[in-house]
Order: sequence, then structure tokens, then C-alpha cells
Amino acid sequence: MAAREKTTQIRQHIIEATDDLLYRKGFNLMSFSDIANTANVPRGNLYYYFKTKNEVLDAVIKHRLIRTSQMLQDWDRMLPDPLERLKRFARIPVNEMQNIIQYGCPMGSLNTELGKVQYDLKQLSQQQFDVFRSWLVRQFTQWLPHANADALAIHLLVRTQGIATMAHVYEDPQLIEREVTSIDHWLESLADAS
Amino acid sequence: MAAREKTTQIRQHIIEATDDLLYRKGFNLMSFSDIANTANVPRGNLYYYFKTKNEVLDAVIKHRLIRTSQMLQDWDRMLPDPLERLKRFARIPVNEMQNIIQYGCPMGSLNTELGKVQYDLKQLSQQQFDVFRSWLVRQFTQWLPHANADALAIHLLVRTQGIATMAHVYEDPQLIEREVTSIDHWLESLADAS
DNA sequence: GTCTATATGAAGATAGAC
DNA sequence: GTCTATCTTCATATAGAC
Repeated sequence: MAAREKTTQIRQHIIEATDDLLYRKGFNLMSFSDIANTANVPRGNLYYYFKTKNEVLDAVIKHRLIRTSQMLQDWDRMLPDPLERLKRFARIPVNEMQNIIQYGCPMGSLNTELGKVQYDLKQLSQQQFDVFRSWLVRQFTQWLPHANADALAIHLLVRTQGIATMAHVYEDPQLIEREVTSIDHWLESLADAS
Repeated sequence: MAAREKTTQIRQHIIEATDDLLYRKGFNLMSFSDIANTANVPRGNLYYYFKTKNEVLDAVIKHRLIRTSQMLQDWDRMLPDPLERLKRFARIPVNEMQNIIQYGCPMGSLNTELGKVQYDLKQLSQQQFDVFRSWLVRQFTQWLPHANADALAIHLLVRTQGIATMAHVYEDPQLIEREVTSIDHWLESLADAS
């Protein structure tokens, strides 16, 4: 294997290990040493791949953007009906139940943390939401051409973020089940109304 | 003024200054020096009033609990109708618009931050939610005796938390207006259904 | 490319002079 | 009660030997 290729591979390995660490610890409590330990890379060596902690964050978010886009493309392929796709989105908190209860939403918690003081970094975390938002808008537009697709997309994001926050507060799986079911009913009521 | 009394007064002043600082910076990025500067107390002196940073947090949360309880008591006195009280609650994001957009919800963002690693401190922040939750349950019980008051209370908390998170992500005042109006409609639909 | 040693600064916290 | 000096720890980051 070429040396260049190996560097890229290790870099990728660090990014994936940090992705999880970032979620579990948050950005400010995640130290450079933590990253090195988690990725099994000698601490000093890490600086060869990333010069600053912000640079790691940047790489992790870009990685998340790609992963999310791929997931949504898969859904587009697997699910022909926009309503089914939207329901699939709403079920994320159910599928990620244990993580949500322990750590909240990976996107929401990061944005909330960075948004207070690190305004420059917050803009990065906002991009994560943009991917979902524009995908949701496309689904609503396709499904209900005369509705305000962006308002509906934001409403879905509001409710899923609220679920993540409150499920984390009370560590309550049933809260997630109940609220996701309620979203399903809301989506079906939109179908009936049109 | 007695010395004892003065101590209490300065302590209270520190707590109130820290309350705001905690909201704007978050717990982990708020240093002991920050607290001292914001409260205009010499840094070394601060340790006379609070031995650790966690102790300050504890005092600030207790202070918030009292303030919230008083506010809810005021609402109980001012607004005779439970529905009006619930609408008043739902309007908090509108009244606190500028703060929410810049810093998110003071309760939600604190819980999200502490919940990841500082599990012991998270329990403190959970208490803030308990005050609202039990008050909301009382309002729903009084208004709709045969409904699942706790599920309705949680639903309201979910939606207000979601609003705060997403309004902070996109720094969007209109999002708040729209979503709060939507909550109002939901509350009115509950009245019609019963 | 890999790793060690270390510079530098800021944090939380304490001791003790006044 | 008030304030200064300082201890310790841990963070980011760099220089440079191998």
C-alpha cells in the first residue's frame, strides 16, 4: 500500500473514532488526548494528521454530512412513497433510543453546545441540519405540492429535536414511542386534509 | 447591617450574576474567574462564598427553582383559566425570543451539556423541568379531568424544547412565532375534542 | 512518518498574610 | 471577612530526535 494511501486511511480511522467520542463527551470536554486514546494513535502523532482540535471537528462534521446524505439517498431508493420516507425519518429517535436517552441528539446537542460561545464552529454544526431540512422539503413538496413544505419540514425537525431533548432529560423510552406515534398521526392527518 | 446579613447578600448577588453567565457560556466554559469578574468579586474571595464550582451551580439551580415556582404562582393568581395558563406557558419562547435565538433554552441547554458526562450534576438540572412538568400536569388535570395529563404535559415540553433548539440552530424568530401559534391551535383542538 | 520531550497557558483549588 | 500568592493538574500545541 502506498504511504499516501495509508495516511488517508489512518485519518479516516481517527475521524470515525472521534465522531462517536464527540457525541458521547461533547466538544469542550473531548480533549486531544481523548481523541488519541480512542483512535489508538500516539498523542503527539495525532498532530501530524490534524493541527488543531477545530480541524478534527471540521473533518468529523464533513464525514457526518456524507454519511447522512448517503442514508437519505438509500431511503429515496428503498422507499418510493414520500409519506413512508417521512415516517422513516420520524422513527430515527425510536431506532436510536438508547443513544438518545444517554446523550441526546448528536446534531442538536453539538449545536446547542457550540452555539453559545463558539459561534464560528456553530456554523459547521448547522450544516448537519441543512441536509435533513432540504431533504424533508423535497419530500413534502413531492407529496403535498400546495403546502408550505419548509414550514412542515421545520415542524418535523422541531418535534424530533424536542423528543431527543426531553427523552434525554427524563431518560424515558416510552416518551419516545408516544411522541413518535403522535408524529405519525399528524402526518396521516395531513394526507386526509389534502 | 449585620455581617452575617451582608454575606448572604453578596452570596445572593453572586448567584444572580452567575445565573446569567451560566446561560450565556454554559457550565464547562464558565470559569471561576468568569464568575468572579461578572459578579465583581475578587477571584480569591469567591472561594469564601463557594468552595467549588459545583457548589455555585447547585446554588444557581436552587435559585432558579424558586424563581420559577414564584412565576407559576403568579400565573395561577393572574389567570383563572387553565387553558389561559397553558397558553401563557407556550408563549415563553416568544417573550424570550432574543435569548432563545442566541443561547437556546436555559434549562434544556444546561441539561444537554451536563447529561453527557457529568451525570451527578444532570440530576440537578432535571429538577428545573420537574417544576414545570408538575405544574403543567395540574393545569391539564384541572382542565381535562379525563385526559392523560402527564402525556399532554410532556408533549408541551417536547414542543417548546424543540422550538428552542431549532430557533437557536437557525436563529429564526419567525420559526418561534409559527410554532407557538401551532401549539395554540393544538390546545384549542383539545378543548373542542372534549 | 513516528514518537518523545517539553513549552506554555489556564483551569480549579488552597494556604495563609492582612 | 478580604485578598494575594501559589500549588497542582491538565489542556493545547510545538520542536525536534529518531
